[in-house]
Amino acid sequence: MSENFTCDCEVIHKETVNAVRAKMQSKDIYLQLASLYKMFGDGTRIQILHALEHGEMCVCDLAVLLGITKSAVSHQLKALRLANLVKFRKEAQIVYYSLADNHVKQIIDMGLEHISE
Amino acid sequence: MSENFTCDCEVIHKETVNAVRAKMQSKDIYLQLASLYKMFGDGTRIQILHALEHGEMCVCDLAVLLGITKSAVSHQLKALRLANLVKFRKEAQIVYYSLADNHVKQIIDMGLEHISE
DNA sequence: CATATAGTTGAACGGTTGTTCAACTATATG
DNA sequence: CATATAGTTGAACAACCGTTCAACTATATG
Repeated sequence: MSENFTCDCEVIHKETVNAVRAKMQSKDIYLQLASLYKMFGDGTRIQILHALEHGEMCVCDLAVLLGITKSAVSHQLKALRLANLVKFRKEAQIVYYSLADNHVKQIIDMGLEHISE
Repeated sequence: MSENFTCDCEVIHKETVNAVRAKMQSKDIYLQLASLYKMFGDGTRIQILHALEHGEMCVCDLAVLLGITKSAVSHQLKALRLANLVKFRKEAQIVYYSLADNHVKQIIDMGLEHISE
């Protein structure tokens, strides 16, 4: 992830490299993309996201559904909140979480389609 | 990720939990999904995948393009191979890598769309 | 057959990450 | 106001992960 263009070998296909380089995004964009997909790259988080596709749920519901502690769920929900993938509303002492937008569903569905081949 | 259904709290919305549980996939499916997205969850790997969208490249080309060692590229390509996201062909001592199918492009494009909002 | 280059591999290292635990806040209720 | 429940938080720990390094294989060339 360094900014220089040297490495431990000669350039083999200079034109290919230059052509592709012209079409690449900035390093920052790739880091943002990686951060986004990192959220889907954990069994617990992707279960939470898929569960929330079917309606809003509170932390306890998710803990029961996944068979893990409230604390573990809360930590992962915080990560998902920071990534803008879930939103929440508070009603008395209960916090209801739901998906932030329908990109989440699209991304999960695309993944399901991929692994079913 | 355990198989039991107990946790450290009472069930608050039993009907919601049961309804969502009926729509959930198996644990194994979520682990497969997570493994897939883990491949996109690293800055180097997603750069490799995005680069290969624009044509096949050899290990040296990718190393020059990203400014990292052949070894680092090769290790990541191995992970991408095991995940069936890239394929390769060998010509003399040069190995050309390319995307295994167009799901990769679809997934990256969806991510780019998401972060541009 | 010696040398150079493309690529792979495994071990090692440090940095990251997910869960647990205990302590905490906030709200409701008797 | 004491107690119970929902949820959050930070520290700690173990497991995982990405890069580097050195050694290796394979192919081409003089």
